[in-house]
Amino acid sequence: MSEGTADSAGAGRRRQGRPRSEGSRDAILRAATELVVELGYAAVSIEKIAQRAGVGKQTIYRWWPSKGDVLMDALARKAELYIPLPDEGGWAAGLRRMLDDSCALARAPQVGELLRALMVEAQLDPAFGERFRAEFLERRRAALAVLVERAAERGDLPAALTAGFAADVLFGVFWYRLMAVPQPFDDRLVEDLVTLLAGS
Amino acid sequence: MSEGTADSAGAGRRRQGRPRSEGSRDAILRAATELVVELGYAAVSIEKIAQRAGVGKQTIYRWWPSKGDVLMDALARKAELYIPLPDEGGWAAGLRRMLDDSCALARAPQVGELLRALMVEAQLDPAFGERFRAEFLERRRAALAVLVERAAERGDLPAALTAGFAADVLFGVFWYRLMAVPQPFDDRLVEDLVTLLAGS
Amino acid sequence: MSEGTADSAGAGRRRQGRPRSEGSRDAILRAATELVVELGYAAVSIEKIAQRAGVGKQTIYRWWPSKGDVLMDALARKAELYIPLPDEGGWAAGLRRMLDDSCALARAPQVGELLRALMVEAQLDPAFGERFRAEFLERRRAALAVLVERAAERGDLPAALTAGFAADVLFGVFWYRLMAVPQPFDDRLVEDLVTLLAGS
Amino acid sequence: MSEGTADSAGAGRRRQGRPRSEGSRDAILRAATELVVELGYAAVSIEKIAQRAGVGKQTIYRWWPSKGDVLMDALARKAELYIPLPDEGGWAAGLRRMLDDSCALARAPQVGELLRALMVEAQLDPAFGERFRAEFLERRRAALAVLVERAAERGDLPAALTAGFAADVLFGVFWYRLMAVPQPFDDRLVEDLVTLLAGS
DNA sequence: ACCTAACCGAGACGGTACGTCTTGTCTTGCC
DNA sequence: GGCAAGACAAGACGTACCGTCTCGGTTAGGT
Repeated sequence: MSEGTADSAGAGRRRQGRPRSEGSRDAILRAATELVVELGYAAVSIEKIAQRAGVGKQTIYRWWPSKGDVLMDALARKAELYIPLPDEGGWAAGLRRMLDDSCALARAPQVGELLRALMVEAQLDPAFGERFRAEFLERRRAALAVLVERAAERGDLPAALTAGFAADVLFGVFWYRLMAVPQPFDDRLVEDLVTLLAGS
Repeated sequence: MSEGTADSAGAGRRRQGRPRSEGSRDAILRAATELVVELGYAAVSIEKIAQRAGVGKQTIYRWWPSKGDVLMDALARKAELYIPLPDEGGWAAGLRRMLDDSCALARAPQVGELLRALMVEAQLDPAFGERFRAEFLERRRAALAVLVERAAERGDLPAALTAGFAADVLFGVFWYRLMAVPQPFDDRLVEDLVTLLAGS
Repeated sequence: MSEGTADSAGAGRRRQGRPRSEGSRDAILRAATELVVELGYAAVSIEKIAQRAGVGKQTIYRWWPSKGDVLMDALARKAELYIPLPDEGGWAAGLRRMLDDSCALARAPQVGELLRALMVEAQLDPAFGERFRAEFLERRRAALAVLVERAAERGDLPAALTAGFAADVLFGVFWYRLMAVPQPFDDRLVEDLVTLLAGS
Repeated sequence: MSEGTADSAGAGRRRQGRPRSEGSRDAILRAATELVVELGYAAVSIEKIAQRAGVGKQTIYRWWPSKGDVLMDALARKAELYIPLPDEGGWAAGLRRMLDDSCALARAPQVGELLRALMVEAQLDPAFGERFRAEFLERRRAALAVLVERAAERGDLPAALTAGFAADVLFGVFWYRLMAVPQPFDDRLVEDLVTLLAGS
């Protein structure tokens, strides 16, 4: 996620001068995560992140274009965001697998707070919103689309269920639970959604 | 919405002193709405609202506990938030009616921006979040619950559809479209949701 | 002092309507004095005076043109500002009498604070400064001038001592002690000044 | 004056970070002086100083503890506050020299306004009052005390004139003229005071 | 016994300034 | 050239007062 910030030199000229400090990078991501969880996103400022990380503000501005991007990197550290897509044998099974993974993510210790912060920042900063959509939201929609496609090839899919609409329902419920009506991401929710989207 | 902020006197003794200026109230709500639409919520400050409304800052702080509450009142002015529940004759028809109303709301000129701002503020300010849930989100969930109950009495409802889960799906898709994947609230969406929740 | 505020009808038409409340007037002057002494002049506001006096702000604005004028009235209540000029028999004796009176004034419980406040306000508000000069400072200069004149007629006066310069010295020392180098107004000071201005 | 505010590092370790901007410092002192003269002290606010100087408010609050301290530094820029004490040969001559210097100071273009503002602020803010006394008033009293001491050694002094009382008279008249009865600081005043304090 | 006028308390109004906080940029010396 | 430190211009925060205004209610003299 966010390769752009790392500027990984590639085949071009060798970079000169002191190399980037990985220690500072880790301290920044850890501090950002802690602050979001402890104080809530509203109270997180670049200034406080720098202070807690024992880092100059410039070091943050040098490597991340915005506060949201710091958090997106922090999330990548906390949770494996790669979405595996093993063929589970059927639409219902694959769907359940994906839902279980998503719920596990949302239940992980600090991840829920980070996700809410990211969605908020996406509303406040349209440029970051674009990056968040492309690097997080759309990847998950694409993964679901693969499952839908496989199911369609097998004839396994309930009629009239497009990949886009399935994603709207699945992720809509996910984010709504996260932001609007704080309720647990439990097995009951998974079963209800599987029943709804995969037929009785 | 938010009666508490205005004329809490009610049946008690007559209020003393100069009465509240309705002109200022209107100017504040109009200015807040315009600024959210023009500049985005991140750039809206109490200071700018006061300046554009031609009002002292204290007049805002006197009547609303936070920026979010100003917007909630502004939304109440823009859109009739009362949710009518005529008996349309069946679960599918009632559901379609409610979806049409919600989509019309989201499509209204400045309302989408206001709703996104309110949800953002609910994340940033937990105290406001409580008020937003109680005065907006839960009212809509309750309205849907009435529909579900009527349908259940008629035996009109697909098995295993609780009121809570139906609300999660319906409003989840609604907010996800609003915040995550800006797509139009068109008839296709309504039909897909009716099909999903009311059976084939 | 400040007859203008009382507007004592004079020969004109009889005043109609509810008469001025002497109770409010007293409460305002008392509150103003207390606040100056307790909190210092910097912390005295019309708002606080009104609140402590249990009076509407308008009642203050109706009768006094500025905060300074309230204090000038309050001073008139605390201390008899009329300057008696009995003929004491000689320049030195008259001078000593006037100095004793002035020192007694400055030592009176709350008067020193009030005087400092008045001089400050005279600097901050030029219009009040004019009134303060005319109604307080110049009256005392005029009183001293009478003494000087009497002494001159008797040939009692040290050469080259004009009334104006004598006033500059006498009142200059008085105010300098009050504002610049807080030292007691004791007999030593009186004797030093008499010696200086009346010869050995 | 007020070294403490600026470069307290002295012989210690080198200071880190971006160094203080001398340009901003100068702009602030100039703006403060202009505003006092143009609008009067009552209308001078930190906000207006910052705006006219083209400076952030924080830059003022970082380096000066109060508005009065800004003005004290501004005065130090306008007028050489060092008090030279050449031995002029006698008490009368030294006294006249000091009086001439003081009158020249009071007559300098913007200095009178600054001095009045400083004395006002000393009354309004006791903490600043202490600083003003120590760094301005007492220095001048001490300088006069040196003159008195020299004269006493020579037997040049009129009997019964202590340094303290001489200062009360000299500076008392000075400040009284400045604040109470706006009259010019002319040669007549100097001669009168020399005659009074140095005998016929 | 009304009527009219002026006063009174309360408190909302449009403003301005307070002193603090954060933003994103900049400028040092050290590494 | 990265980095910690920290100053910089800008501007919002929520509070306190300013002087004005607008209510309901009170208290007199004039009729």
